[in-house]
Amino acid sequence: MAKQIEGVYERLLECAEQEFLEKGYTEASLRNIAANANTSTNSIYVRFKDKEGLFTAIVEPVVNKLMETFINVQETFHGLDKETQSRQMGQYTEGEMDKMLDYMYDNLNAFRLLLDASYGTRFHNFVDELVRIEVEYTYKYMEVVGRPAGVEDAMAENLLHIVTTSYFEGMFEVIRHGMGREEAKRYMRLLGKYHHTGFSAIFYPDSD
Amino acid sequence: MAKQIEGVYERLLECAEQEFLEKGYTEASLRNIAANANTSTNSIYVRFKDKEGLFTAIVEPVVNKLMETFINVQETFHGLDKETQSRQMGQYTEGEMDKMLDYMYDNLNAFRLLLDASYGTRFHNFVDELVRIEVEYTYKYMEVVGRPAGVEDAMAENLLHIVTTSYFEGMFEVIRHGMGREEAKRYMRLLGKYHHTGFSAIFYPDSD
Amino acid sequence: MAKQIEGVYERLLECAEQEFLEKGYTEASLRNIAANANTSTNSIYVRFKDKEGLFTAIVEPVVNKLMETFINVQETFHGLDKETQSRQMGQYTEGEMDKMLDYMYDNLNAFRLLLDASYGTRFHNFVDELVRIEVEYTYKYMEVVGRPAGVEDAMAENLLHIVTTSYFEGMFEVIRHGMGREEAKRYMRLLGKYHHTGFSAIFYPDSD
Amino acid sequence: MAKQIEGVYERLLECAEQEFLEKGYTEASLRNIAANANTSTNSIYVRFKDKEGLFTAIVEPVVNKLMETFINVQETFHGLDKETQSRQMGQYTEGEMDKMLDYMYDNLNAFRLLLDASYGTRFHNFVDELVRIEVEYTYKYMEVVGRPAGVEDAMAENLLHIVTTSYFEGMFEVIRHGMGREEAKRYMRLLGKYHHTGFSAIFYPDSD
DNA sequence: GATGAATGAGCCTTCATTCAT
DNA sequence: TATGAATGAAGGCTCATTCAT
Repeated sequence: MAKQIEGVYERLLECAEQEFLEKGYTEASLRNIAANANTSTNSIYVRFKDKEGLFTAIVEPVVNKLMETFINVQETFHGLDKETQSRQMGQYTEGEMDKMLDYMYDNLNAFRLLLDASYGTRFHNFVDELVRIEVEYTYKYMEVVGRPAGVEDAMAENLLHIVTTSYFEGMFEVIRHGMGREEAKRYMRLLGKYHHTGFSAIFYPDSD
Repeated sequence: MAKQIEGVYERLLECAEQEFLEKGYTEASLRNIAANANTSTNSIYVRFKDKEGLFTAIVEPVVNKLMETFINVQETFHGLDKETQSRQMGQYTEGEMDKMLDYMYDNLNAFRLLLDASYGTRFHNFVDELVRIEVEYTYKYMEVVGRPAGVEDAMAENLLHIVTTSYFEGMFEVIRHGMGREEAKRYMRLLGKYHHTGFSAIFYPDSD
Repeated sequence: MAKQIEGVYERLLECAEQEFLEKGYTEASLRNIAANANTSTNSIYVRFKDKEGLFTAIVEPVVNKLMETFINVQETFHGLDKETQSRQMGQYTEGEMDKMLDYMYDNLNAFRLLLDASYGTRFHNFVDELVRIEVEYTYKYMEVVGRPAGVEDAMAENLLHIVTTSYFEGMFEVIRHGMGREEAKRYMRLLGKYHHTGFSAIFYPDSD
Repeated sequence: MAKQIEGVYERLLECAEQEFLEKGYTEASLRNIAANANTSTNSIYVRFKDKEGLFTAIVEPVVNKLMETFINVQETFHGLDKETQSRQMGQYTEGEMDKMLDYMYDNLNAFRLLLDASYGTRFHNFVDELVRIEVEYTYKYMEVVGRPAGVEDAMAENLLHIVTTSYFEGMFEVIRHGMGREEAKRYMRLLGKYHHTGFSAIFYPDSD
């Protein structure tokens, strides 16, 4: 039995990850986690503030790093001159998207937790937060290339939010499907085209 | 004292709906539901098998009816001749979509339950089920109008599943946003265009 | 074994009273109470809101009744004409004090709880509340018989509060000492004299 | 980084004092204390026997010193000749009382602990102990000036205990009220008069 | 069928104290 | 001595479900 080579801390993180993935945050049981890690419940409280603190320890560094990267990508794009932005028409360059996908695949379980097991924690709105930022930068982009002509303003905001959510949810579906990393990148390329075409069609219908 | 004109059964359903909406299935408390309905917990077990039975009673008839309608719509479309199918290129007719939206708005809370409060019940996969059927009929459609040329077969299935999910999630976002019924229909028209354009762009890139 | 002739509710109240008396509110254990009452912890929650609800059930009716009586006594005294008030010089009549003592002896344990085991509950300030009211009426009394000449105003308020507290604490000491009822009444007569004399001496030193 | 110039021992004492004052003995947490003192829980057990040992370390020297002083005061008074004792009639001289008040104000927090946060420790009966001694010397005093005529013997003992308790509680109320030192002394002078008058009135009603 | 009690387990959290390094 | 982990128990509270009347 060559187990327990890792410390209690590591084992707790692992077992917590497992439990949270299986049952979601609220249904996960600290007793279970501790038992699986061969330690006592109290052991958790020595190392983490509380249940949410345990969840946070797994997920927070990953979130922070991703957010940072994500905003960098946005800022980089927004820094391009009008022609280039217009030519790319809001599509991420492949390199940038690949970078983000790589990061997600490097931290696959953390992202699964964020997507499907964070109800009840302060990370509940993770996807919404991404969407919010993306939409914000889309507005900046629209300032540069011209306001959309295809949709009346009143609907534009909601619609933008909805399709942006769709885009991200699509990306996360790719992750959830458990595809390999390179495969995922190919999918995201197609998905990017899909959404970009759709976006143009309803927001800039005359641009073609 | 002319109150409680509704029977216990109705009150239980109403209060359960409320509780499930507020807390989701697993977090909902039968105690609370019974208390709000001015009756005893056991009163629930007289009328429903158990917690899930109560949830089911609210949601199942609506699901069944929707599924039936949904499949009818699909069958109708599939029954059209090739030219017509091809011309519509996989888009729902407005009338059909409106019919489904109307049904959802007529049973708004039940759908909210299905979308956001069904984790832990056998309805957890409600959206997936819709997607599965939609994808199935999309394959039939592809048999009729010709296999897609834009995507290699190996990827097509996953991709189809993903974008179809996006489409439905978009529709449910509309519902979640709390829009009025007619407004929702306008959104769905745009959303239909969005997805149809994207769909054509990646599956039938040469058709334009 | 002719026990458990009383219902669970009564047994819970009794065992709770016992436990609270022995350990004080915060240290009392609901598990213990339930065990002693031969029932489950949950049984408490069926009948009472929570720990404080259990304490409240024992103590609240007694508090309410006493407060009511107490204020009646005060109002009655305050309704007397100036000469009578002046003659009695703020002393309770024996009948009134006896009435209150009787009530306390009729609910002896409840008062012990209030005095010595209510820390952590909303009854923590029970004595202070009595004092507050007594002081309030002492001020009214002073308006009638003339402002005190013995103490500068700045000190009077604090001093009044302090000696009034002493008076009540003395009364409760009598209760705590476990004296018989009639004995207690004799003590309170002497204690009344003690404080009345002291009160006159410092607040109305020239009145003699 | 010139912080933590005090040693661990001192910091522990300080933080313990704080915690005990805030929460009382039983509710205080050694974890908290250690954390606030920037050290480990075990660190407490190296220096003190246990929780009560920590409390004792703060409070015991102060108690001992006060008791000593207190008994000195009593002995001094008892050493006076009969006439002087009689003339003062059991009142502390101002100098003696001031000395005790000064000592309390020099160790204010320790006294607050004794008064309001010692439940659960062997100092719980601190006030009672003071009262016991005071009563003991009052008896000696009565031997000197003559047995009281106002109260039958059977009641005298209890009564003496009760009013003596009142006296000390009054003194501690002054402390609790957070008054300044000199102000407190003025209050104690009035309080002394109050109790002395009351005492005479019930124990020696004919002496005036 | 209605009521309210009982069951039995589980939840997260906190504690004082001790052990091993 | 300092550190941090482990121990072992208990805390209040809530749950879905069943039983007895």
